[in-house]
Amino acid sequence: MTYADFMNAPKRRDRAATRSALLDAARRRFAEHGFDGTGVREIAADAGVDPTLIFRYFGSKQDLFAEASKAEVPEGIGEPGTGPVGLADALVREVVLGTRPASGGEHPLMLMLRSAGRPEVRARLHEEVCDGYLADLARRFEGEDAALRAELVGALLLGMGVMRDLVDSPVLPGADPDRVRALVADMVAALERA
Amino acid sequence: MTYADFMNAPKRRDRAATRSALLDAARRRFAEHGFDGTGVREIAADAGVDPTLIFRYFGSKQDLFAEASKAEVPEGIGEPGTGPVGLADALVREVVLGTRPASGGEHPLMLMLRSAGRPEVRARLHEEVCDGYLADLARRFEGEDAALRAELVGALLLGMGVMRDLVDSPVLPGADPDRVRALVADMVAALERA
DNA sequence: AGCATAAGTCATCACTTGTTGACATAAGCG
DNA sequence: CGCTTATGTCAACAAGTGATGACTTATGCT
Repeated sequence: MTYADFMNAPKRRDRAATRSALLDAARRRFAEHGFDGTGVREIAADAGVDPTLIFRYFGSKQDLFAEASKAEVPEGIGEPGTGPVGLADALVREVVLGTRPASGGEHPLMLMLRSAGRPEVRARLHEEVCDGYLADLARRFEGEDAALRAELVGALLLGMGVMRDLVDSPVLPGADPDRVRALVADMVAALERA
Repeated sequence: MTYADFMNAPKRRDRAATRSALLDAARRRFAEHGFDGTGVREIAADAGVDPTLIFRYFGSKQDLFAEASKAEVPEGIGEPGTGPVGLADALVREVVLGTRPASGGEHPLMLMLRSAGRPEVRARLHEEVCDGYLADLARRFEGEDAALRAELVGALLLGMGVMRDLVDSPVLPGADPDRVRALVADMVAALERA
């Protein structure tokens, strides 16, 4: 079989493989250019398949986005025993410093932030952040305004992600991870004392 | 003149007025739906003028966005004498707690965040945040990693804006502004000691 | 009043978008 | 093999996009 034969040879038909190729390509494209900046034809081209398969396998571009931006939620990150400092540290490692090759190197939350112009995306963002992360954080604070203090910790973490992925500030990627964690711990600890 | 006459009467032609009507409508639309979610026809309809005037007065939709999201930079906010805590407090009041009727109630930075899918927008975001706010903050920190600590303060502030405008968390708007400022001050102060 | 120019209007283009349905072909089983 | 079904291909549509250029009409000056 010549090289030309190899190139022109029809690809093997494999539902699962094409589906996940599509999903991977979508994650990368959506993460980099956002929902509106990404066309179905581009996603399909990246995946090396026909654009119409998106609709066969996912229903619509929106449904594809929904599945691509679904977080495989770690569920119960940071031991329940630890205080807010411990949880914040775990989240820093996961959301901010963590690198995830699947989604083009970004956490699903950050992926959604690039498409925050769309109401449905903001709705999902609200749900995951408020009902998930913030509620978990608030539980570790004691006293009057636990919710407010949890909000500030959440803001700090989210803001770090925004700095890295949207503002593209070189500081965080260039910093010593342990130093970053230590400083964040100090800030959260200050909140615990307040 | 009857009511019908009044309604059908041609509007007065006033370049400055239509231009600023267009600009206001654009700010509101862009702030709420982002760049891609907003059409020139919608902006024009809100302003009550013809869509093509956008191109006559601004050149293109992008140029309109650029002008609509331009921050009337306060330049030298927070006395140069004050430390990071003072500057952070001033920024909290301006960016996070401040309400600006012109842009649909949001700071230009937040307006840009809803269009963060677009590279040019991220470029402007990068410029304004890094060269403006972060540089200013870093100057008030002493010691080794002033840039990193400035980054964390910036992240906290930006994150608060994201929480309010993108995640739509009810906590910050519902909280006592003075309490919020006090907690933020504590967090920044912790950074100063570190 | 009459005229020059600025301001606003209209029809329309060129293009992209998500999406659909009819068609072709490979895979797998009897 | 021969048939069925799952998988992939193709052409095209309907709607919406930003943008342009020719046209009309109000405005303000002389």
